[in-house]
Amino acid sequence: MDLKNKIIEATERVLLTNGLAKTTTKEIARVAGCSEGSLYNHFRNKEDIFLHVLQGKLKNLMETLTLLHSLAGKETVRSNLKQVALAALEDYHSSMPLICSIFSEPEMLLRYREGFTLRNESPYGANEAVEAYLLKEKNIGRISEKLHPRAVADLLLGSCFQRTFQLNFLGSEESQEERAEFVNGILDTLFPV
Amino acid sequence: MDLKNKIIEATERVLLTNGLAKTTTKEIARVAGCSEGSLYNHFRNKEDIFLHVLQGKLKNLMETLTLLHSLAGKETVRSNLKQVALAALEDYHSSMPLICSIFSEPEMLLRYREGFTLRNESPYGANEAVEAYLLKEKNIGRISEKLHPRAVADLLLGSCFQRTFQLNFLGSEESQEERAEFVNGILDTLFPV
Amino acid sequence: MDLKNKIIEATERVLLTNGLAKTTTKEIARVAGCSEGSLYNHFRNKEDIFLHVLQGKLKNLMETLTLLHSLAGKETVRSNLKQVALAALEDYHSSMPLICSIFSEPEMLLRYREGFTLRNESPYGANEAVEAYLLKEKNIGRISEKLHPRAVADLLLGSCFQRTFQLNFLGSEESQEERAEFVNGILDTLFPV
Amino acid sequence: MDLKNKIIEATERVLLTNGLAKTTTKEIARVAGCSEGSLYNHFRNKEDIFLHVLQGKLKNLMETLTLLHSLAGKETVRSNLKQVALAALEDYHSSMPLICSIFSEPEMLLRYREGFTLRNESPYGANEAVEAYLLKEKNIGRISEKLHPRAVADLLLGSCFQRTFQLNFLGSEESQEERAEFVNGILDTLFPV
DNA sequence: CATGAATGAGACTTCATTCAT
DNA sequence: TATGAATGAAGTCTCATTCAT
Repeated sequence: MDLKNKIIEATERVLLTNGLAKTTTKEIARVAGCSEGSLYNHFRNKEDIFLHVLQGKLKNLMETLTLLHSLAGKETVRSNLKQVALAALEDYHSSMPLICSIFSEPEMLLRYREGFTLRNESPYGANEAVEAYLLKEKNIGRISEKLHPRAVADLLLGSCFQRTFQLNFLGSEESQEERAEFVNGILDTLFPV
Repeated sequence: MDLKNKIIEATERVLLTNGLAKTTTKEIARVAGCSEGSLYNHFRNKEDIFLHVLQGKLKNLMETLTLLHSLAGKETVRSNLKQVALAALEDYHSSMPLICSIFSEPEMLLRYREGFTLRNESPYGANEAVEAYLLKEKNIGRISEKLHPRAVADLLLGSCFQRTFQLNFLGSEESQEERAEFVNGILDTLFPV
Repeated sequence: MDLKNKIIEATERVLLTNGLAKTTTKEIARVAGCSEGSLYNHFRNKEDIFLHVLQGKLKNLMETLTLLHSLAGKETVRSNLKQVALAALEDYHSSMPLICSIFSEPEMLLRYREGFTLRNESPYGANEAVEAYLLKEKNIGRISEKLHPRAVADLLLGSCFQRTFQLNFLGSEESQEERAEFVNGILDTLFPV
Repeated sequence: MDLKNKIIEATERVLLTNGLAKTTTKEIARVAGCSEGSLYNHFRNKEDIFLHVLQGKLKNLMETLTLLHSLAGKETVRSNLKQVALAALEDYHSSMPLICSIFSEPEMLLRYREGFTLRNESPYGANEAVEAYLLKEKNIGRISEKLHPRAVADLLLGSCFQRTFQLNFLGSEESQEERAEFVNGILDTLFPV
C-alpha cells in the first residue's frame, strides 16, 4: 500500500480511538509510520486527510444498495429489506462516530457538503435507494398499493440509524442475534402478517 | 440571571455557531460578558461547562413525554403521536449538533455517559416513554393487539431522528408544512386507514 | 488564637506539605478556615505572610543558645555541646524546607535579609553563640588554648546543618539513637580523649 | 552547540538570576534564543529541563573527588584536604541556589530523588569519597589510628556547606583569601599540630 | 473586620504547518 | 519524496489581589 493510503488508514484508526478532537498530525504520522512532514507531501492539510477518510466511509452501504436494485422481484420483499437493514446497522455502526464528529467543526462540514453536492450525492442516498426498490416492488405488485415507499424507507432506515446512534452513545456492542431480533420487530410492524 | 447561567447560555450559543472544536473559553467569556477567569469561579473546567449545557438540552422532549403519559385514552392515538413526532423533530433539531459533537471527544462522552447513568437516564428515554404510552393504549384497546409498542416507538422516533440528522447535515431548515407532511406520511404507514 | 496567628500557622502547615511554589492564597485560606479576602485584612500580601512565618522559625535554636551562655563552667564542655548539637539537629530539621525554599524567590530573600539586618540578626547567629560559649570555656581553662572557638563552632554546627540538609533531601527521618551516634562521632573527633 | 544544550545553559542562567519561581518558559526561550515551542521539541516539560540542569551541577565536585582517590599517600594529607575543601566551597557556591530551590517544589524533589537512586548516587556522595580517602591514609599510617574517617569528612564538608549556605543567604561573595583563611582554621582544628 | 465573586495578567503547553537538508 | 526541528499562534487554566456588600 502506498503512503497516501497508509495515512488515510492510520487517520481513520486514530479518529476512531482518539476522536476527532484528539486526532493530531503527530499521532497520525506515528501510526502511519512516517514523519509529520510527509503528511504534507500527500495532502494539503489535516482537514484534507479527514475529507479523504470520510469519502471512503459511505461506500459500503451504497454498494449494498445498488445491488438491491436488481433484487426487485426476487426472494421475498421482507428478506430483501432484512438484508438492507442488517447492512445499514453494520455500516452505520462503523461510520457513526466519524460522521457525527464532523458536527464539531461546522466549517469542515460545509466543505464536506460541497464535495457531496459535487459528486451528486446526498445523505438521503440510502433512503432513496430503498424507496426506488420499493417502488419497483409496488409496480410488480409485491407490496400493497397503499404503502408509501419513501415513508417505509425512512421508517426502516431511520429506526436503524437511531438505534445505532444510541448504541454508539452508550458504547455498547450488540450481538448478531440482538440485531436480527430488532430488525424482525421492525419488519413485523411495517409488514404485519 | 446570575453569571453561572449566563455562561451556560453563552456557551450554548457559541457551540451552535462555532462548533465544539472552535468553542474557546475566550469566546465563551466574551459572549457571557465576563473575564475568562470568571468561568473558573463557576465551573471546574471547560468540559464541566459543556456537560451543564448538554444536561439542559434534553429536558424539553422529556417534559413533552411525561405529559404523553396522561394522554392515553384521550384524543386519538394518531393525533397524540403526531404531537410527539413534532416535538421530537423540534427538540432533536436544536440538540443535534451538540449531541453529535460529543463523539469528537470520547473522553467527554464517557463522562457524559456516567452522569447519565447516575441520573438513571438513558438515550432510549424518549423511545421508552412512547412505548409505555402505546402499551397503555393497547391495554385500553385503542390500538391493535398485534402492534409491538417498542417497535412502533423506534420506527416513529427513529425516522424523526434520522430526518433531523440529515437536515442538520445539509444545513437546511424545513417549514412547518414540510414537517407535518413528513409526519403524516410516517403515521399513514404505521397506522394504515 | 486570633485570625492573624491562625493564618500564620496555616501558612506554615501548607508550606511544609505543598512547598512554597504550591502554597496558594486559596489553600492558606482554606486551612486557616477563613476567606481569601480575609488574608488581606491582616497582611499586605502573600509575601508578607511568608516573612512572618519565617521570622517565627529561628526562635527555638536562638533560645537554646542564649541558655548556653550561662552553662559555661557547668557540667562538661562535651555534654553542653552535645545538647547544642541535638538542639541544632532538631531545629534545622523543622526549618530546612522553609529556609531553603526562599532561594527560589531571590526578591523575597532580599526582603527577608533586610528584616534580618534591621533586627541585627544574621544567619551566623547560632555559630556566634557557640563561639562565645567556647571562648568563655577557654578563658576558664576548660578547653585547650590551641582550639579556635569559631572553627570549632563552624565544624560542629556545619556538620549538623549539612546532615539535616541531606536527610531532608532524601526525605528520610532519623531516630534519636542515630542522632546521638552521629553527634558522638563528631564530638569524639573534635575532642579526642 | 545544539539547541538542547543551549536551552539547558539558558535555564541555568535564568535560574541563577531570577530564581526557580520566576524562571518562566518564555524567559528561558528568550535567553536560549528560540521559541517557547522549541523547548518542547527537546524536553517533555519545564521540570524536565530543570532536572537536566541539576544533573549537570554536581559533576564538578564528584570529578575532583574521584581524583582524590589517587592522591592517597601523595603530598600531605592536609594539603589534599585543603584542595578538597576549596573545591567544595567553589562547587557548593555555584549550586546552592539551585539545589535549595528544589525544596520549594516537593514533587520535583521527589522526581529528582528517584533519578538519584536510579543512578546509584546520593547526596552523601562527596562525604563518602572523602571518607574513603581518609581510610586509605589511615591504612598507610599517615593519619592517627584514633580518627573516625567519616566524622572527619562530615565535619570538613559540613562546615564548608553551611558556610556557603550562609554566604549565599547573605548574598555576599568571599575572596580567595577569606576562603583560604576559613579552610585553614578548620584544618588547624581537625589536625592540630 | 469578613466575605467571595470578579478580574486580568501571565504561565505552561499543544499543534498544524513550514522549510532546509 | 522524506524528514523532523523550529515555529508562533492560540488554548486552557491558575492565582494574587481588589472591592462592593
